[in-house]
Amino acid sequence: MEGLETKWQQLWAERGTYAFQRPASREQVFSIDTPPPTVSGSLHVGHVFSYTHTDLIARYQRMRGKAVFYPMGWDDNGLPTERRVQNYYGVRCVPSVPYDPDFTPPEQPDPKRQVPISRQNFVELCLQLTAVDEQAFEALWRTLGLSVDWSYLYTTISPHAQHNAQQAFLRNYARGEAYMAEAPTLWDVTFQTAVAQAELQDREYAGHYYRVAFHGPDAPVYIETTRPELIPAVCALIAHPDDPRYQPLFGSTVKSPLFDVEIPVLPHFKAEPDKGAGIAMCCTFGDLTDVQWWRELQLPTRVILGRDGRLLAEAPEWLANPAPYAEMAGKTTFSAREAIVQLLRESGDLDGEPKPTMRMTNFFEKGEKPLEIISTRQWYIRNGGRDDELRQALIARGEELDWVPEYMRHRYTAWVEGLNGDWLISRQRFFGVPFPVWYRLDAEGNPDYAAPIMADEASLPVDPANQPAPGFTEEQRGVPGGFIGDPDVMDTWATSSLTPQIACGWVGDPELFGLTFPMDMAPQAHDIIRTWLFSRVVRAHLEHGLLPWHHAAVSGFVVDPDRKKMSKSKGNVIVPSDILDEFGADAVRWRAASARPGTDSPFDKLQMKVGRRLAMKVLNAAKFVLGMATDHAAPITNPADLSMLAQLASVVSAATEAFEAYEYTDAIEVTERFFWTFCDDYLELVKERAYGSQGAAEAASAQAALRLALDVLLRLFAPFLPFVTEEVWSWYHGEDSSVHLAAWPSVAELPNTGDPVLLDQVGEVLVGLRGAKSEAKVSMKTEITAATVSAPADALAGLQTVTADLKAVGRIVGEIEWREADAITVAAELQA
RNA sequence: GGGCGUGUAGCUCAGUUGGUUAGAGCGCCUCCCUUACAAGGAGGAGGUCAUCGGUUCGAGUCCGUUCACGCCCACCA
Repeated sequence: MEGLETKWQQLWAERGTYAFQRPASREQVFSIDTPPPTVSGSLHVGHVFSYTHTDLIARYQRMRGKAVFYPMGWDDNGLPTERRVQNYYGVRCVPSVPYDPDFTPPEQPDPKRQVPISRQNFVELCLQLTAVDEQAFEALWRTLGLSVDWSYLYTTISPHAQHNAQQAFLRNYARGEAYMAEAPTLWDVTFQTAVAQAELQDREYAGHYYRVAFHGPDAPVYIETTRPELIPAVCALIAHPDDPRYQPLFGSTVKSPLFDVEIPVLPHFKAEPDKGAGIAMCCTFGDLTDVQWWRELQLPTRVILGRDGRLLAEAPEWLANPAPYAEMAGKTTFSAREAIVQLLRESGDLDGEPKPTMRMTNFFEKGEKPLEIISTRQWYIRNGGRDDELRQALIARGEELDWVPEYMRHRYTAWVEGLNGDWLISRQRFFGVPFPVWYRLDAEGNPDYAAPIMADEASLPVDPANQPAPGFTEEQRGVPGGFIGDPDVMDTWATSSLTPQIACGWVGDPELFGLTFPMDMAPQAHDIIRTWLFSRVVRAHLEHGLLPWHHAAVSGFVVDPDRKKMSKSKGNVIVPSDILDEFGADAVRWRAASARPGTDSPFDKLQMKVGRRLAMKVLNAAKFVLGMATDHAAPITNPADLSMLAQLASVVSAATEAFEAYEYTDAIEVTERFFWTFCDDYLELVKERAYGSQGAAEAASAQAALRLALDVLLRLFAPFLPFVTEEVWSWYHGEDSSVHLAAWPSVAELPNTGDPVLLDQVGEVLVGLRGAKSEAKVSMKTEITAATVSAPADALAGLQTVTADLKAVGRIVGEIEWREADAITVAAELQA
């Protein structure tokens, strides 16, 4: 088995075995929207499993005669790549730094002192590093035997992908589906970028409740807050309209502690009487409820937090008493909190001691500090989050889609129903697709955001940082009366939401697009339904009025033996190349195939061994079958042969039915079960006859049946064990033949006159014969001097037709005595 | 708090529309170098089908309850 991966991946590449040949019509194509892995990360066993699942379907469809469009993509665009480049080279992007064509990164990257470099230098390093990563990824996929057509490889940062992303964006804008807005936005202070709802993660975060007095006309009003540093930003106190404790205060004002700002006390149903003090301080902005209050109660905007997560250096003008602010100015929220708590203590406005609490807070999934809410100008795409008609239309798309497994549909619906805003696609980062947008500068040099200049579709892809706006020259950049380019890039999802369009040639290849879009199948893991799956539905719905594919196939995760998610920090990650080296690709694929769609699967290295044994068994069984000179046209007449082939026919039906339902697990299960019985019982039973012990005609029947069964089995196994089946196939088919291009087996190839039950009954007799020897602890070669087989009348008749085979396999030297009974049992006397 | 899923042998999992004695592989025990295969083969032990209740002649399977676990979402003063 050694070396099969190397040999065949090379031959397949040379022969173009998996090349997509464009057929005449869409019906002849099966197209797959392969998930483009993030190349800045590393591939783990979960990837290996889920990509294998896709490949199983691809190979099955190819054998069914479909032209399979199975491209690979690399997601090399966006923040993960930036982070990796920063760490790998010890650099950071500072857009104001000029381009240095001769820049070389430091030899020893110092994470504490990252070298500031220009945006262009930074992007070049990103491209350089991703190219290296992508080679390693491709090598792994080839070793695993993915039947990808590598000539259709795409990357999400390529000019082609940028063209798609910009073109789709321009069209969204033209139809009013993309828009720019200044609005409170979830903001990561570490990366200094806006973050979308889909990228949020809840995490526990330690904090304290502080009970703080606001000064009412008669008595203090106590609120409880976990974020006292935001007191300068308070614009209202809010209680529930039905709360009798606060009803008398509605409409009046209180003064904030330390700063003496007049704060209105207002009612709103969203306030919860049993939470904290029952009255909340609303500031701009502490959390998403604040945003809702601010919007619905039309409160003033009082911003004190900068984009870097620090309090603004200048004291805000609305503070009646600005003096205490000096203690907080310019500090991080954490330090500002310490400072103000000290001040509140001194002024007597802190009631009692802070109470420790663990609270759930929104984090950027890749970030380490809690998200802030900061008002910024951003680009959005409508996704139904603020528009019920669109929301209903997208929910209907989810209903229209075929889900494997079916219940994953609910996750989609729940996510769309829970959206609370449009899709924020702009990021204040560098390595991504730029917005094809410029802004005019007025006479004072202020940008006119109300009337952006959009690029012409014919000019795509463009980079407004390097190319002037239409109708302007580069000299007019940044000068009054001139223009500036939009500084932001699109989030990765804004590009990867278009993978069907990018892969299928929406831009530049209308013929391919017509043949492959909408695609047949979208494979992905279940964690990504809310992000990638949903965003592709949004884009295809808006652009084409269609679903981007017909089937969504959802894989589970590979989890560690304790059913915990594998993660680097736990040190329980299995390196895919290690298990591929140790057990071989076929064995790993076999294990992957036994993980059902949508179901998490615990990783157990021992199970790979079983897959390896199966692959080895295929080789050995084939060696035996092909070792005999076979007359292919010989009539198959022996009842045992016909019984075996009748069983195989039902295996073919079952496996086909399973694959049609994307249930590859059932297909391998039924095939494998048959194969082991085939080897252990049938093959042993007919061995001597096949060698000629019962004459030429009987031998020919066995040999023809063996050859036919092998040929069908190889094709049934081919999607699962592509290397070993191809190896065996090559032993007796022509040089140019590939099992992977052979026709999927059909029942019509097999004789239908056999009694499938006979072989099972033979199996029971064999167990009896072997059991007798096993119990006596003697070799299977030991002769049986006298045997009695008891069986029901109908079984007896069948068994008697294979008496010669039974005698041969059991080494029965005398005659078999047949007796009628309720069940099949065997009694045997062994040679002393 | 809402939703989805899962609970069958020590482990990983099958179990069709309810129908004799609940299956497979791994692991374990015993044995066997047998001419396709010792990186193999044969045989064996091992289960109150999470709980309680209901429907039925009959329930692992259908209905309800409870418990446990996992995931998604919401909340987060």
